[in-house]
Amino acid sequence: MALSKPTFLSHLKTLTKPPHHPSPSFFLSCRLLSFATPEEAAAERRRRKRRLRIEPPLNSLRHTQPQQRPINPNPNPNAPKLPESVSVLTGNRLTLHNKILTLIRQNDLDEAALLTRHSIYSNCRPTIFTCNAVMAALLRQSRYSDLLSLHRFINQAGVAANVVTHNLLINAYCDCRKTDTALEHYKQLINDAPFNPSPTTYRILVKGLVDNNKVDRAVELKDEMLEKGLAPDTVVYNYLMLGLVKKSDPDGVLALYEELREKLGFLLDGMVFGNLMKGYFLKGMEKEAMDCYEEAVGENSKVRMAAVAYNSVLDALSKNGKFEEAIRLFDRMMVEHNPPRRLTVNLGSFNVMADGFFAQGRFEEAIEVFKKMGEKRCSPDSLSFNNMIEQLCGAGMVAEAEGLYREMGEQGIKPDEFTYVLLMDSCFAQNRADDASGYFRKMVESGLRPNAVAFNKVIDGLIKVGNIDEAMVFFGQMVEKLKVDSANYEMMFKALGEAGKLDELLKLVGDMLKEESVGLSSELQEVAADALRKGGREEELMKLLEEKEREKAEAAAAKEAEAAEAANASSTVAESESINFSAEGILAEETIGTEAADDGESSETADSGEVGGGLDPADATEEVEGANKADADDESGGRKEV
DNA sequence: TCGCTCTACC
Repeated sequence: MALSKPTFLSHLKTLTKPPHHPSPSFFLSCRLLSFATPEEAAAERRRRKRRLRIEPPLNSLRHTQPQQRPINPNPNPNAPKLPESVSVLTGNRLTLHNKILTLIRQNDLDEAALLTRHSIYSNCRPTIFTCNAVMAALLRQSRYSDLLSLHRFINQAGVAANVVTHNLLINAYCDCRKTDTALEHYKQLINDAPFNPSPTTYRILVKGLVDNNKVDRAVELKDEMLEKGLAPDTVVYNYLMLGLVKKSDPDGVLALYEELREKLGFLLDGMVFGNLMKGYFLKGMEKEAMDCYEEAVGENSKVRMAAVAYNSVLDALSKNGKFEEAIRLFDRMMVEHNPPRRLTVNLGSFNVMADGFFAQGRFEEAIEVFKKMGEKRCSPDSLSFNNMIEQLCGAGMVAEAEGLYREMGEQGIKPDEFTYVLLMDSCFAQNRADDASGYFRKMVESGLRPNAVAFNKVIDGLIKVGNIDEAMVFFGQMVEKLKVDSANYEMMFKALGEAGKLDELLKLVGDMLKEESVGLSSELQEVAADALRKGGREEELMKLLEEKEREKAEAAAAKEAEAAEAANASSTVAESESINFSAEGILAEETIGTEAADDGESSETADSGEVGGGLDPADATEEVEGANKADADDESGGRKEV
């Protein structure tokens, strides 16, 4: 049973300082208890904001030792500026804020970002809240480089970042699997920012670390959070337990649960029960797992279970031989669901149940439960569709999967790289290579950006059915759009050799020598030579290489001549020396040059005393721009933004 | 009245 609102608030008031000086623990408690409905949560957020408006919120957000950073009477111009408080969100600036929010809602992020930038130097500066809203929207769409570039812009324009800004950046780094950069940013936040990290900072970082299989570091971070005097956070503990479940460390799961329980006493929030059950199931302690189940959802349970918490329990049941119980619980959730007061199912509930039915081989019921989403005003997102398509493809029901793909189009849900790669894989598996490459083309046409894994799949699949010509076309696109390595070339060399397409092979070697982005290593040269030898055309490779050498020498000579001329003209020895680099050096030189330029830029930013000098992530921009959330280990393709 | 980050599953 949820506490009624007045009781809840008055209870909190007795526990905390008067509302004029809301203590950190006040805010934390709110978070911990969470709310029965989004409306209730929104109402509380509004109340909180009104309170914050009476007084600058910054002091109240500083959880520890405020005396550590006294207000300096002679402020150093290089010191980071304090962010503005919500109270500035009035008048023109509020109008601008709302205008930009409208653009975001209309999904016109380019316009929103542009308006934000243009307003910076107008008489109506956007507030940090407006900038955060735009950056958050960019983050949601995985437009990381746009996010970083907007941040750099407002940073240089002197809009002081607040903790939410930092959380957004840390989140972006985590999403790009750059957890080290995220941790670096967190460290700089601790050292340099005029405020402390918030509980959300820890939630983002812990989730990012867990998602990237760095549970140990995540546990350390949780301890840091506690050391800073922040309240133990159920969400953080839940992420950690999830990570330990994935690592098959049930003892760790149970220990974390015990720790949380010890710190909080009674667990009002049922968030962790699913993972706790999984911990017991991992240990083979089914009875204990079901005792937890009873504790969480039993008749007299006082534990508050929202949709997410229920879903996690559903998952624990269905993955551990208790699917019939999961069905019973799901039915109950459907009955209890009573929006807007009580939300006990969401789209995830249907996804978990569909997965459960699939695991049982009950395909019709899986599809049926998926379609039931609409009944509760849940609509599947691309993740839900992908999940279904994956399951259907896995069960060999490719026609049904393709039906769902068409339905996505009808419902205006955009398929992503993952969708296309799934369909492509399945078509190849069914000897429908043309359809497979058709899906690949559709992916590119719809503006998605296949990653190396996706390219390799389509190329490999086409080679296997002997469609070398089309494979070459895609290989050409891949060279153009992505960094290819010698392994990619090796695959192509071998395929062309096996198909006897030696002209194409020689052309590829020629292109490769021209591009120079991937060196023709001796191993690679051997692969090419091997293939050509079978056709008795090895000499042609030698000729090609010799020709290249000659060209190189000619180019070097020409350069030297030019250099000599230049040297004569200006009579400086140094100049002629600096130009006397051979072609081989150019690539390395360029790399160093780029790095140097970046360094120069970021130190410039720090020197000019811009806000959050040391926190400027500009130096990491390149890295994240090149980062591909999906590149690392799945095939959903990346969104390298332009 | 509304207005910023995080809360299951590829």
